Amino acid sequence: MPTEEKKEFIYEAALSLIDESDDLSKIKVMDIAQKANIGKGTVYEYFNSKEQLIAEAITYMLKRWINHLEESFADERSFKENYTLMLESVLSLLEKKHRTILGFISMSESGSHLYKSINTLMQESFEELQKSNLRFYEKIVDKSVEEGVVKEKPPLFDWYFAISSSILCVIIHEKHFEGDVGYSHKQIIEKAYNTYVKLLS
Amino acid sequence: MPTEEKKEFIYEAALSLIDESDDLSKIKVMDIAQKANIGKGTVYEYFNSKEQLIAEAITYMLKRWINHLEESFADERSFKENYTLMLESVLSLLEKKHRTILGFISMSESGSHLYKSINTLMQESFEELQKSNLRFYEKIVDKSVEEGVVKEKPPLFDWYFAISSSILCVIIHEKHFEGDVGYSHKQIIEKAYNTYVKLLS
Amino acid sequence: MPTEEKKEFIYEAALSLIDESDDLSKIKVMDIAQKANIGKGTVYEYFNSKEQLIAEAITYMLKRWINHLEESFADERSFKENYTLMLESVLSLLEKKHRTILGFISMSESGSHLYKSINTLMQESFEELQKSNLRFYEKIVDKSVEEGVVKEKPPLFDWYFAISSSILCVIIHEKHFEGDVGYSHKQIIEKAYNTYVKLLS
Amino acid sequence: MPTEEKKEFIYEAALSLIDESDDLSKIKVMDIAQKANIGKGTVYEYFNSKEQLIAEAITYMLKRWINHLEESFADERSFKENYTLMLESVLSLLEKKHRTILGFISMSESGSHLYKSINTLMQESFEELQKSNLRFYEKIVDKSVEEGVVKEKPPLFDWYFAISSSILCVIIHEKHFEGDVGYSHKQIIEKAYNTYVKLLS
DNA sequence: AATGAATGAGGATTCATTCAT
DNA sequence: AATGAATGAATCCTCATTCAT
Repeated sequence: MPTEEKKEFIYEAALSLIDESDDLSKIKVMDIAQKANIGKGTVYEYFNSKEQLIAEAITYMLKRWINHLEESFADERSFKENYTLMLESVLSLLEKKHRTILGFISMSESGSHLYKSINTLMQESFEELQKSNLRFYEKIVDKSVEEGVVKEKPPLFDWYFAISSSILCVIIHEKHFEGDVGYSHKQIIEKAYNTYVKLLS
Repeated sequence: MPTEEKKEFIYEAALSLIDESDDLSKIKVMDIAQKANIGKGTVYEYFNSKEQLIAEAITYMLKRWINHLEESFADERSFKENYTLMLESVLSLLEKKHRTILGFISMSESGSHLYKSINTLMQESFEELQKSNLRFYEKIVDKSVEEGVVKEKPPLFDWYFAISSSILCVIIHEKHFEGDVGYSHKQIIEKAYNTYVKLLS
Repeated sequence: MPTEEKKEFIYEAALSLIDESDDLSKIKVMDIAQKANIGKGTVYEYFNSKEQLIAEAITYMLKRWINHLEESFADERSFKENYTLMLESVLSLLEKKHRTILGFISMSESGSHLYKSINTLMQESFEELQKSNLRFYEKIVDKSVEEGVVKEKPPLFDWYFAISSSILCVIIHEKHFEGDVGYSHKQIIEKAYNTYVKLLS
Repeated sequence: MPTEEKKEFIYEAALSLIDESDDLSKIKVMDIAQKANIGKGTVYEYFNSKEQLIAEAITYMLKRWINHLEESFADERSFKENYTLMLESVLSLLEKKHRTILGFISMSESGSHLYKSINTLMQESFEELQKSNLRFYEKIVDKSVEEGVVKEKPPLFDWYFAISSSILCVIIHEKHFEGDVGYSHKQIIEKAYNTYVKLLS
């Protein structure tokens, strides 16, 4: 197995543990090795330290997710279709229990201080990821302006906040209002979409 | 010093470390003891374990904050005044670098899984706190309905989301848009207030 | 037990292992702890690392030996008596199997590079020890000049070498010529003494 | 490359690392392999273990040195010329920073216990080497008797010690008295030569 | 014969917790 | 009640050695 592929293989093992274990600092190198069916020492052939491995694994995951979002955007689809697709993507992450992604995405808002050692290792790629993220958001915004959903392109802060709010809508619903108190899948997506529209008009 | 007072004294030490240290799992019992000017062993006279101490300290902090919010609410003030005051309170926390509070508040949205061991210990009091929080939010909402800012009392999810979004507005601005790209203090509070109004109309 | 006393207690344990084990790098912290009847962790209450402990232990041993030599020197005894006493001291070390001391003493001649990491840690005190050692040697030399055993005080190098040679005489004999090939205890001391006299005349 | 030649090639790599690294126990098999431009696994095609490799490398080096000494001895040269040549050889080793050789030579005096594991592996060849060494020394001694520099052939211990002392003279000077405090190259060789003569008369 | 990826035994170090004073 | 010395379980990481290619 080529090196890069092997690393990705180890990332997957780490990520599944990250999702299971609910406390990054409790993850053991040995657990990762076992999950990946390799020897403990082998991990160190590919990574300098446990923290580096975890930082890289999270970066890998985030990159993949953003790529997925970017690829799913299609100019020939309407703005609303594209926006809805993005929200669906968030929802599917939440349902798949890939809570970690959202933990780290939300970290970029307020909790990013929680794992400084790992954050420090991620910093460079993290900034790049944030840029990708912004680029993608902007593409969506531009589309919405183009179609006249939003009259005039608002300042950066305003559209960034509008999208974040949209996503928060989906997240809160999924986390706290499932079942009888909540809305249907369709309704919540609609509500999140409207959030964007309302906030920018 | 009576027991309860001593515990609070230790909470303060723990909290200041939590704010400084940027990684909960890196905080040592000895650091807390030193900060509080007591012996390491003394900590165990008051708490069963480090994790319990931290869980209690965070609960203590959150309780205090919510109390502060509740106390600052005054029926004789207008809805907008009250709402603005709450947002100011959030802002002052962000400025005071009490990032941890916000980390934990935002944890209640999406990141709460990150410290399961602590969360488990906090669970009971955390649920209680969430209820207090909701009660306070609802009081605000009711006021807004009473004053006609919002036509009709919307469903729980809708107003909870509207307030969360308002707060998110302040948080994002503080974290990413300070300085020349951002709005003035006054403007951002106004924007956050409008978010509430827009989303519920 | 006061801290210093406890440290010395641990030194003794380490030194007995150093003498037994014949390879510094093979000594485990656990072995030292066991020998001293204390917990592994306790060692780290007194020392920052294994290497520091070993460096300090060796320094302690050398210091003690040099002190012993210095104390055994008495101005009212003749030069020859004093010199012989020093040689006896060397011999008794060799017989007690405290080979390590001699290993380290001889390290100062030619092998000092062998344990750089430990040497680095010892450096400061090692230099001090060498000075003590020189001071003691010089006292002896002065005595020999005073008594006319040596006509005129020779240059530093010459007397340092003469004493080293004397000691080498005893060491070589003890190590390789014991038994029927060798000389009696008395004879070898005499020979070593004569070495000093011959080399400085 | 024939097996024996390849082994010697690996010896050279190991020896250069031994000279560089200052701590035998810190040398890694991988370092040796890299230095020799071969694969780590290849080392194990030629040696059973790292320690064996090191033991053999040192033996190889010592053998070569003794051979060098023996070859440089020429019956047609005077005793003093031959003796001086040997001392020069020691000096050149010291200058070339081949301290390891001297470390191991001095180990044969007092420090040999320091690396028992390696010493054990070397034992057989080491004894053989010591015999070669003795043979060479004796040849020199005989020459000195033959020329009348020494009246009568002294007992083994006496001449062995006299030569060792001579060498110690050069070593101490090189290690501690270089520069302004010390003697010139020529002077120190003369002094070392005189040591031999004095001690045996 | 040569390789280097994989391994896991081994050991240093940390730190929450205990307990004798 | 308060302490901090003592503890050892827990875990990261290293590196000699193996073995399939």
